[in-house]
Amino acid sequence: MSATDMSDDSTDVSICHHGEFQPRIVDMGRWEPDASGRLRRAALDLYSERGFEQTTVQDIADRAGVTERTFFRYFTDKREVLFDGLHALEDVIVAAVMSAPAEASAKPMKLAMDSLQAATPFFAERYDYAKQRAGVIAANPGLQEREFLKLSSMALGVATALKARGVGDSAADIAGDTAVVVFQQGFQRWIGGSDPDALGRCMREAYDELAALAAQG
Amino acid sequence: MSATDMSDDSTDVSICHHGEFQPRIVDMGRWEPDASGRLRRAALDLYSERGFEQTTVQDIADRAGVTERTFFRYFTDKREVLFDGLHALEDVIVAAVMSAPAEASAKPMKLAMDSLQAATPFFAERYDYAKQRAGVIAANPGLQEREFLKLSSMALGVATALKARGVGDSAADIAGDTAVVVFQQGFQRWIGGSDPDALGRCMREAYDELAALAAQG
DNA sequence: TTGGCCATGTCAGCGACTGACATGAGTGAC
DNA sequence: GTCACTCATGTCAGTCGCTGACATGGCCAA
Repeated sequence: MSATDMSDDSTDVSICHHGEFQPRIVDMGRWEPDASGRLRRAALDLYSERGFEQTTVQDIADRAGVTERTFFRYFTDKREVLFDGLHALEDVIVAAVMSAPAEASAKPMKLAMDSLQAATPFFAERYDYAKQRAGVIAANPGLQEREFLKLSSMALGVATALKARGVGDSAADIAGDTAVVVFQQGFQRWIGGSDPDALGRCMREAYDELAALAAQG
Repeated sequence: MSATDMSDDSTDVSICHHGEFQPRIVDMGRWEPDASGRLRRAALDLYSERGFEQTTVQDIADRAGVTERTFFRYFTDKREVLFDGLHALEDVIVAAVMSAPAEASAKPMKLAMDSLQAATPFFAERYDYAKQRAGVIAANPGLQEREFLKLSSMALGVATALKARGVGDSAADIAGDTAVVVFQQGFQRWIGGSDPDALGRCMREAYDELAALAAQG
């Protein structure tokens, strides 16, 4: 069964679902390319349209023009399809921590915060996508669970990078966790606003507030 | 089918599984009492013995001497059996925030931290249980997800209570999140140590470190 | 006694996820 | 040119988490 043989009703939708690939005349392999990308888009759209729980993996696979089994080859579960891109984000932030000048290690909290700024272009390009995704996640506790797990992985990544720079264990752990709190708070303000380039500023403000609060008692 | 009729091999284990209830001669209702407690114990023990994923809900129900369906009447899912007790914890902390003297609202971060101290007796009584439970959770990402969700619910509870006292929205949100970070860090040190009464001190230390870090940059 | 309450049991079914095996275009070796 | 090998995908059967609908039978109040 080739990608073009498929004749169930949802296939047409799936193949034309994103803008690229109009000239599908020559040079077509056995299967439509970018199956995982199609699955990601199909999943996000269906989660938006009907809700996460009202969407079956079969639905997603149908819209993407693949089988359910293929979905599970790319994503470990139904939630992960919204989150696997975050590995790249974590990598960017951790790289920023590692590549800072040597003297930055003396102020681990500041180092962590500055490294978060490295993530802002990652999001600025995807403002609309980020908003849609955030709406879906906010509507479902199960998806929030997964988000928290990813954030904690980010915190651990930052903490580990700080430790590798010689920062003490407990300072590194706390700085990592605190950075994630700031990221989260800043992100929510950014999503709630309308300026795609404001993420860095939102995080900065959140951090300043946190520092002011911590100084109180 | 009454609780005493059951004759499959795991039933005996389940009925005698916890110390109480030796005199089961008279005064026995239709079913063994405290089904949810038996399920909680059975689940924690099985998760410890075989691991979370290697344990089926059927296993838990068998050991507790009930049916699988009964498990799902008490707990919304297989993870929740380890977490539903945390509602009580959140209530205690939120109550502490609400009942502080009026002038405490001026220093929301300090108020949140002091309220966390109200939770320490909750844990001191259950040190061994808490260690076993923490070990199980640490071994399974799926359980960590649920733990983070509960912690975020705690953060939201603290933030909401602070707002009810007149604290500004963003300060309340950040104080709630930060309090949870401190709770988490303190909890981990407490679990890693050997003094059941040290939780309060561990949290205090974590907070002091956080404040020192935040003051740096 | 009767009748309703309610914790539990029973049963059928859906959907998430997995392991094992089949298929067939693309690709390089000869 | 064809042979063998790869590898993304399809196919199929099965387990387990979880739910709705209905049955059962001690208990308690009228």
